Amino acid sequence: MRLIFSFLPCILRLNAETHENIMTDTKTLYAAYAGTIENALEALVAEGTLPDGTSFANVTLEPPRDASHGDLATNAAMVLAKPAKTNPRALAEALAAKLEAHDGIASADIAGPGFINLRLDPAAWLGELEAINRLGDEYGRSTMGEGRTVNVEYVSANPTGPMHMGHCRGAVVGDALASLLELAGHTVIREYYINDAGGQVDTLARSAHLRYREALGEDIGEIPEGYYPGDYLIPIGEALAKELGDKHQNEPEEEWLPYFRAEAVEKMMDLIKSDLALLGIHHDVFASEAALHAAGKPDEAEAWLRAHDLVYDGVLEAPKGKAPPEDWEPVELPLFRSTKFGDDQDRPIKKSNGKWTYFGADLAYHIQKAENADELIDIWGADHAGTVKRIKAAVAALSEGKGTPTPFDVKLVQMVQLMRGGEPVKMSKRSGNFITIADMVDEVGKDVVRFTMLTRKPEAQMEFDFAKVVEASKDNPVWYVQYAHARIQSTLRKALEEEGVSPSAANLDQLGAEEITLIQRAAQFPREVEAAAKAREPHRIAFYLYDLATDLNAFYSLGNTAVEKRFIVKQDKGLSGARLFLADSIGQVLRNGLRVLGVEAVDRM
RNA sequence: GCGCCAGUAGCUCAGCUGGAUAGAGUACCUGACUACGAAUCAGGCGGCCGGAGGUUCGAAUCCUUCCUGGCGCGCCA
Repeated sequence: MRLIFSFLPCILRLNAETHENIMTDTKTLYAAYAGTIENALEALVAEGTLPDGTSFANVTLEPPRDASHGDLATNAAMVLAKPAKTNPRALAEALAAKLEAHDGIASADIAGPGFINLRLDPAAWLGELEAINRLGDEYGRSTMGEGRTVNVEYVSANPTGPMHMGHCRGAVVGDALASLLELAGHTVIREYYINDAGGQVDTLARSAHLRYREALGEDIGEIPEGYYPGDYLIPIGEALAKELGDKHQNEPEEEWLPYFRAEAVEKMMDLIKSDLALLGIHHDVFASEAALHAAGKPDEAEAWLRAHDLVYDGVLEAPKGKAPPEDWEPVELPLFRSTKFGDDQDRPIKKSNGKWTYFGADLAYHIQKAENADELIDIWGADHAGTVKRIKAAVAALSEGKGTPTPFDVKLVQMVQLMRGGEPVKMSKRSGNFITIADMVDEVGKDVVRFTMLTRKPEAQMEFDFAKVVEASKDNPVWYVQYAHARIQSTLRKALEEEGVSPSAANLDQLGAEEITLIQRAAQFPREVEAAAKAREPHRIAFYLYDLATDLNAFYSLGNTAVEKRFIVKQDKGLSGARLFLADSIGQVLRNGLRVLGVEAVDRM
């Protein structure tokens, strides 16, 4: 069987006879009805209404745009009319007739160009409410990923200083994406690539040595040009002085450089890890570029590429457009044929001094990652957009050459403009004077930083205004979602303490249309998880949670003018128990969503 | 000159990978608290989805081409 519904590739094995088990099953409601539709379509195939082998890949099951249209809508008739050589409405009638015969389906109406709108028996939605309660933290988990291992590489900041604002968005997006893919049934490796082999780490080592001499009492004066000036190196120098005494103070550079480099990188990584921990981020693997070189991986890759005529020795043309640099000289270098894959220029994998370029090492690194993963995802800053084509080309060529090609996706995150009350915050990395992640978390808190970074799609630029993100209002999504959760918890506490009532599924049949509207939103969570995971867009979960919070608050407010619509109805413990069961379940979904984002669901605020 | 990303309500942004009458927040106007948390809720106003062609039952979404803004364009990382 090929598939099927694009958002639920692997849960659709139900057959019609098991329908009555749907509500007691672990399958969530959308998955169950997607299965029902698929069965109906297969029946049409068996009857000859649809040709054998018809693909259902474009068939969707969604909530209708307008609630008055019903509970669920499918486009099946429109998508399949062409292969069936009929018109959408005729096919819709055949399909609707089959669907209407099912127990849980109250009606199947044809609308517009051929949509089929389904209305479900209320019991179906109440069953979903019980599913949320029963599955708890697991509600929303999907088997979509089929256990495939995905390596998500994110942050990978150079180990030359603390994490600053520029790293923040990629860090949060990468981490949330990793969690999202886990929830969607993948095995995820969170990986960080340490660029500990280039010229920058030599600069770091020299800067650390300078601070070391300073710690030994030397007057180093102003930090000279070409050194990292930041204060964060002072404690590193002090630690090295304490550890080593003065034995490296007056040695020539080649004596101390390798050791200082290794020490400084290690200490910088400790710093970076503690910064990441402030954001709740922990990687599984820290891969060293130096170790990659030591293992000869780039040489292996080069040999393979040369053998397949994908690397040759050639001369690059001077850059076009802007005036070429004055010191431009044509030099013969080993070049990767990235033009064969749509790049505008072939790219050198080695420098004229014989060392590997970043790209030369990076392609070998990706092959290393592919050894332990079925799919690769990189999260990069948009300033590296120009290098996407070459690395994708190289990975495609190399991974295909070594067997099956490894799917590889590069997600670019755009810059964040820091603001304070509408004014841009100036920062200059050169002066060593920049806003660090530690500063940000200290000022507004981890949850605010994380959630805010996820309230725009990553490939669009965004502003982060220190004043706005801590506002306590509906305009601030972090606050609003947490408020909804706190409100639920407060209600549950109050019900128990003052009325002695707890959530109970005993009287769910007392819940009406307004409650079911809320359940319908909650029931979309598993679907949102799969759609977001498929698109690799964790921000969708943030927007979904905001919508769910809106619905919760709307329902809650009904009780302001109508006491009988409150969660706690004083004279009616049965109804109260059912409503609290609903409240508890909405809280559960909010928690599950927030967990993907790495944001805490607070009980009070 | 080339590449990538963006352009949707006055402003900040969604839009479920091609579906029904394009949605939220904000701002502005109107209404709702002897509170299960009003830091909230309900309603109103507001659109040539940057422009122009095309693809098809159907386009904000896909293709072509312009316009505007951001990022990038030796062997840096």
